[in-house]
Amino acid sequence: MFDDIPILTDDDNTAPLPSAGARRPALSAPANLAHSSQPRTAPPSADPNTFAESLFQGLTPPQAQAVRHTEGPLLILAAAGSGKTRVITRRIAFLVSCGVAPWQILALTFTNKAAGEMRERIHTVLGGAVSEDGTENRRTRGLTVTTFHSLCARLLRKYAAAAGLKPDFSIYNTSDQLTLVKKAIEAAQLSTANFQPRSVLSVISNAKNELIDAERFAAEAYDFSQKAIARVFTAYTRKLREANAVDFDDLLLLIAKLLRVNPDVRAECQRRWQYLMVDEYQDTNQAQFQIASLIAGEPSATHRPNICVVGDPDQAIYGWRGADISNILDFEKHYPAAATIKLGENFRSSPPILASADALIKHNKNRKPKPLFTSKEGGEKLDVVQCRDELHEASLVAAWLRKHHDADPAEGAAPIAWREMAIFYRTNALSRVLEEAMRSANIPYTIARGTSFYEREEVKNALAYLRVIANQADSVSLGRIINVPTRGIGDTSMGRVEELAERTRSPMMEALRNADQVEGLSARALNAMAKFVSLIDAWTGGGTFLGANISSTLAELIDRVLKESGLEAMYRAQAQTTKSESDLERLDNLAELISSAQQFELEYDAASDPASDLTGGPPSADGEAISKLSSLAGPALAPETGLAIIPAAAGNINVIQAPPLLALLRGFLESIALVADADVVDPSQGSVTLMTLHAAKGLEFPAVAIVGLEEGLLPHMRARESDEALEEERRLCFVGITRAMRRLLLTAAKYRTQRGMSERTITSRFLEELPREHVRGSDQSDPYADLQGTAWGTHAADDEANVSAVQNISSDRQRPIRELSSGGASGAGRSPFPIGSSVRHPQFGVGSVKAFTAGAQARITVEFRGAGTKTLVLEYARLTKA
DNA sequence: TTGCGATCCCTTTTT
DNA sequence: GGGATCGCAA
Repeated sequence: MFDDIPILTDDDNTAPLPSAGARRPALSAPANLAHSSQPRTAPPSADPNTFAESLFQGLTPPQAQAVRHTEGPLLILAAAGSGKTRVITRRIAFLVSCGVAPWQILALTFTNKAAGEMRERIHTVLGGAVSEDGTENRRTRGLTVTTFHSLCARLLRKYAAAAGLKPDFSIYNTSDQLTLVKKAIEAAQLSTANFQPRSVLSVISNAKNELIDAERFAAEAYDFSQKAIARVFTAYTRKLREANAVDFDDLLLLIAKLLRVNPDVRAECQRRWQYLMVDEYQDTNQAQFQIASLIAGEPSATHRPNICVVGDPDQAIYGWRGADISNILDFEKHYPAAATIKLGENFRSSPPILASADALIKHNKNRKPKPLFTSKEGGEKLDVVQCRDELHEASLVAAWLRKHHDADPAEGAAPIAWREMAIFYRTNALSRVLEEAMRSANIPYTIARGTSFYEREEVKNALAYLRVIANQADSVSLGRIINVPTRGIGDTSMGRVEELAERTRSPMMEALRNADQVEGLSARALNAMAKFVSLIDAWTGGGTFLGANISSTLAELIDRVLKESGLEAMYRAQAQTTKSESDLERLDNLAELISSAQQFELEYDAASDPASDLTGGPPSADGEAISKLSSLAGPALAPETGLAIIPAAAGNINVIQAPPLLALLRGFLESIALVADADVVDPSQGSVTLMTLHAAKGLEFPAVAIVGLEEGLLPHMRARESDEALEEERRLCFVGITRAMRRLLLTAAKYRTQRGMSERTITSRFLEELPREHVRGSDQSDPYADLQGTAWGTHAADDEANVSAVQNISSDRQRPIRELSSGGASGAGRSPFPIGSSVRHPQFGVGSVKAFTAGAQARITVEFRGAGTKTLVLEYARLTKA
């Protein structure tokens, strides 16, 4: 039931990272003097040579070569499973051991999860090297490992003014975008019937990915439809700016633009980051390409950019969102001095799996031939099964997983833990049936859907309140909650206020404040609006976030908002009347939101705050001390905004610093806006992972099942129009197959029910493309076969397998969660969980209790298996006995 | 203004 | 099958 609640990942904010000591204006930038052309000083390690040597242990010659190549452009073509992450990690460690300051290194990944893992691994490698004086932390200090989107969000906060934004801008997700596009279509006096918001949005998004803004789009529009969309684009952009908001594409677009047109910003970034690494380079789009090249600097006689890109053209699966495979194919053209290293040997998959993947990908015509090889031997054939329908398919997958989980070592088959297994599918819609099958087979599972928690109505509403608090111009969020719970401000009244806002070109919140100027508003509505405004003002201290009445922690703030807005009461009343499980869950989810804010706050490092000086020099010694200042000791405030304006370290760029609570709130909202599905994958959970093929990129599992190998699904219907799209589908399938280490199951269903209709399917061409000798096929689609048993392997060629789908024996099956949850703040004098006892947390899994502090905000310290040691506030932690 | 029921639409992948 | 939207009654 709680499986799909995501983990608020170890976001960048939690890392000891871009801490440039920017809480104080560093008036000079001494660090900038350090330049790559200068000779390196000795590494800080006691025995640098031994340490540096240790970094090459266990590497193949090409891997070692890639690690050793530190200066000048480098292209690493890393085939699937070729030890790419290892190379990147070691290479960064090697750079540091060569004396490069960590803060001069920038590594860009695709997901927060990947960034977090890489950071951890670098930390492990480097941390182990120094032992004497406890300085290990300092060795990764200032290192920037993050995603393109996070980096851009931070840079945009810092350079907001230069980009024409206020630093408290909101980041709009797809549903916010849709709301705004609808309004833009209306504003352009078009009909949403002729111009579907979704498709208009995708046109706009594609344009932005290619760095085409509204202005240029309008200039280049040639026919009626293009011109109409151009008008929508213009209106949409205007509305975004009026809401002081950016969408995902803007994060990249605006930074790319800024880097191009603003020499100060560009110079600052170039000075700060002398070494740039980009992972998954085959999936970068035009905007990302520009950002990377601009930070690296153009190659010239005097400048050899230290840019290292890693990727694999065969794993390019994001063409549909603007990724441009020619970025990686043309790298050597763009950087003529580039060295290229090919990592071809696969260390992950068994020979049959690898050979199958290789055979499949060879069917792509538009592809450079590339060897894919392993020195491994043996291995099991792939299982390929034709099922009756999706229900049969799901239970068969469950049985297959169970079989491998319960395998008997005595019979020569090593058992595989749940967490070492995954199920992939092409579309999210397929997950439901699988989920049900996992439940009835008592197999613990997790769905990798990072955003699902934040997409629930109650959480969305709570977040909308927070976004209005952080950014009062955020009209989309305001529109969402102005009448939730109902306070008598209906569409008619809001329409009138909107008119005023439109007419005066002022933010909605401003118009609300001036609602008495609006004609035709009922006294009731007017009164309600005034009350609403004063609510917001009370929470924000009139926008200053300072003063005695202002909450001092994020969790307190959210708690207060939930109570005073009436949101919590609304859901409680609802739960009481309906008594339905789903309504009870809403309250839990709100508590969970507070809990995740709590967690965020505990792990928050103010020194890595978005508003801090990302591009400045080395971290200052007092960075940490400053970050602990209380909320009352903030810097002097600018009268209007409550924001302090501080001159930047270098250049003429103003850095605006927010009061701590506001900064925290921003960081929290930002981390939520940028979560990815793959961020949720957590091996410590001890459960099977269900996810889309796209989300599977970069991961590996000993046992993998891929379902729905049918024409129209994989390859997807929408991809059949062009060869290009079809080849991308094949790559997607290739990515899925190459995630598997030892066991792989591919299934198709003869009949599949979609949107209520059962239809006959055709098996995927991709299955035909697999080499027979590596496949153990079986057709179990006979409708007269034993309907109940779905016994895996009864029809299969080998008899080794014969496991019933519905076994109830399981050592680590899921337990009901809502057993204990300790009665809130009261009764927190004693821990309900004795020290040393074992507890379970919905996000972090199982751990053992290490410490307990009593009090109103009783805290409990738990050492989680895999998730590390965390201190949680008991009231919110939702711990249960494990 | 609100809340409910009927109807329509839609179906990929995601930072 | 299910979510969003629309229309109608209170």
